[in-house]
Amino acid sequence: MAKIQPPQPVRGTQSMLGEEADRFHAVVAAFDRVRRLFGFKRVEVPVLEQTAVFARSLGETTDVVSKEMYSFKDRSGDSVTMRPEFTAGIARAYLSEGWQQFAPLKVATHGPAFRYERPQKGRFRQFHQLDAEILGAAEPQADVEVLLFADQLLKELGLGETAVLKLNTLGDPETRRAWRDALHEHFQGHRDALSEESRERLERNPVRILDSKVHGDWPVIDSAPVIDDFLTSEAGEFFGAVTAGLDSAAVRWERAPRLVRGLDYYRHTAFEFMTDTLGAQGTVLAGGRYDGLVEALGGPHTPAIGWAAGIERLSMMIAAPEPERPEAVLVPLGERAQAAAVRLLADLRLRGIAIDMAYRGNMKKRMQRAAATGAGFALIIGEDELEAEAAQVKDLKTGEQRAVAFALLEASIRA
RNA sequence: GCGAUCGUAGCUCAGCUGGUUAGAGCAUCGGUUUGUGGUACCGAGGGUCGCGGGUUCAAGUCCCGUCGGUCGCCCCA
Repeated sequence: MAKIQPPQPVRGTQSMLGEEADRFHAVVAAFDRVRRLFGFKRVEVPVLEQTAVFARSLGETTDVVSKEMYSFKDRSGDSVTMRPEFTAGIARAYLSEGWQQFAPLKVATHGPAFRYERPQKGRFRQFHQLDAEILGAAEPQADVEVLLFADQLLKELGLGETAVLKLNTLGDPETRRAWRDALHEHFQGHRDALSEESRERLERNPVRILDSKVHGDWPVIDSAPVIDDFLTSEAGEFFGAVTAGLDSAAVRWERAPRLVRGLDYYRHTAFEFMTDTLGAQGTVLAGGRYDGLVEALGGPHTPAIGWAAGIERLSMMIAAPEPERPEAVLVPLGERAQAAAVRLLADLRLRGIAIDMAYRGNMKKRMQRAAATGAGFALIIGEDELEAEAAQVKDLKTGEQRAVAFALLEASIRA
């Protein structure tokens, strides 16, 4: 009979156990803690959306939409997509779920997202993001709020030094248009010096040339016009208010004049927290103001700002968290003790004690297992202990052991 | 989508220029100690050498393909 092959995981997906899972959870727990401090409401949005939600909001020509989405027709023939990011789905919910009445609305969520990419360090096909958004707020205070949230989160994760905030402004539409035209003119003039990719970007989106990683492009990029010369007074004031907010909250930041966003609906503030510890994946948290997105989905003009962070990337950067361990492990010996142990376990767990049971092997094995969990105490119960209604409680660190009446176990573990 | 590199037990790896029954450590299970762990010793189980083809008297070892991991390009979280 042919033995069947055990299935392989889908490429770019992960299963986590032990330290990896602990790290992941530590990031999510910190996020949820800080989220509450900042008053961002917990929301849940679907993994599946109509394909149009992402196609319209991200732009049909972006890499994400044109070649990285997990899209398929469901059984009724509708084209649906597994979210490649959170913002579009939240914007959709803002429109379709009546969330507009709560504007300005501060929301946060986390979960899996999907992109069909070549996996590598810090890059997966199913990856997980933290996400924070403020919808319906045009004020620079919202930008500051969202940035302070990100900054405090990273500090609580112990990444205050390793992740650096790079900040830029893309100005308002008027600014952007003028700057874009100037860039086009500049790059057109140096066309021959540009790489092939950059020449392709020239007509479609000259702003993106600033992103180029081709070293040969850099001299031309360095001499390109800077946005500051094109900022309208409103846009300049807006950016000034954001940086002033950051400064008064003592958040360290660096101006990154070449930091841009490809999509047209981005306005004003754009930022990334960067690191050099993750190889090619330097961005650990990124976001910006997307005042044009809700309109692109057919809604009313709605200023908004938000960010997303990669949970896996943060997990890889933080110090290893303390592993979870039970407070005690029950070691029953013999059938009668086994039966009594189940009752004791249930009782202690109801009282909030984290306790496990070692039920396999001889006593030596059971003690080994108890010690291996990292528990503080082993509670030994055999025939003698049943008679006396008192367990032998062994402190696994000091090796000291004494009899403790069943009724007093909780107190002795807590002590 | 492109490039590089790797793929031997559950895990980490060793197997020299192709040559008899493929090894180690850790882990697992059992024992020395049938009621006491974190040490030591003894023993056991566990491998289609990723998969498929080819070269050869002979392939884990060479060649081709394929799948997967890793790293980079691209893109991004």
